[in-house]
Amino acid sequence: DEIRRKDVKVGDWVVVHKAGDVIPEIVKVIKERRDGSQQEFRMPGKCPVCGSDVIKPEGEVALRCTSMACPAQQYERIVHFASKGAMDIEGLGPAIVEKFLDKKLIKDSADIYYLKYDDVFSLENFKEKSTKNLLGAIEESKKKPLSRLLFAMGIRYVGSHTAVVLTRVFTDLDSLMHARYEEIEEIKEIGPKIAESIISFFNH
DNA sequence: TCACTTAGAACAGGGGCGCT
DNA sequence: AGCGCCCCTGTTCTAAGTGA
Repeated sequence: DEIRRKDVKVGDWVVVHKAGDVIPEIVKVIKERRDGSQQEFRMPGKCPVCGSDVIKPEGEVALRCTSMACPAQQYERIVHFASKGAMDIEGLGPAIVEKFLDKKLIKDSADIYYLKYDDVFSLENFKEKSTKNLLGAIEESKKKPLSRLLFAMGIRYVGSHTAVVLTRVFTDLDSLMHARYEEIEEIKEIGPKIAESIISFFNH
């Protein structure tokens, strides 16, 4: 919608300014520099990574890949899981997650906790020091409160705040997993959308 | 000691959306 | 309607670790 609003086409020259000191923002298109080769941008009809159908829920803007097995989603789920604010596993960033996936040493976030010394050591550029550091960080992450785990799981609409709200009522993961829709929805700050999202997450 | 890789922090802003 | 949460965006700069 933003692209349409600003009428940006692929191949355009644009004016960019830094919003603040860092984030680039397109201010406007320099239409005088168009030579006719510019193409209209179209959102993809299929997931560019796994080829599955994409859906755009009525009234929403974002397109979403429908495949639960989409490799790009699996990768991002793990990266999010380990990230600061979630389980905060220091040393397990995007590049390392990718290496583990490539070597098939993990396939989901839970597998992180089954990694052996030799698994980590086998990665390129990993020796005693880095291996111990990473395994230590994984061990440390087990001490995180339930709300962090809940946030880390990547349930739609459940960010860090909502995760804390949920753990005020559900003090262990099991009780939330088996909760009925009504029990979740009646919590203050939780509405039908969030409740529905949680229910369907655990039914998968 | 140097070159290289990677993680992570800091940063501003806004669209999108749910809740009250 | 207004508020607050969610989430994404890209560029530096610095720190830590490996390998040579």
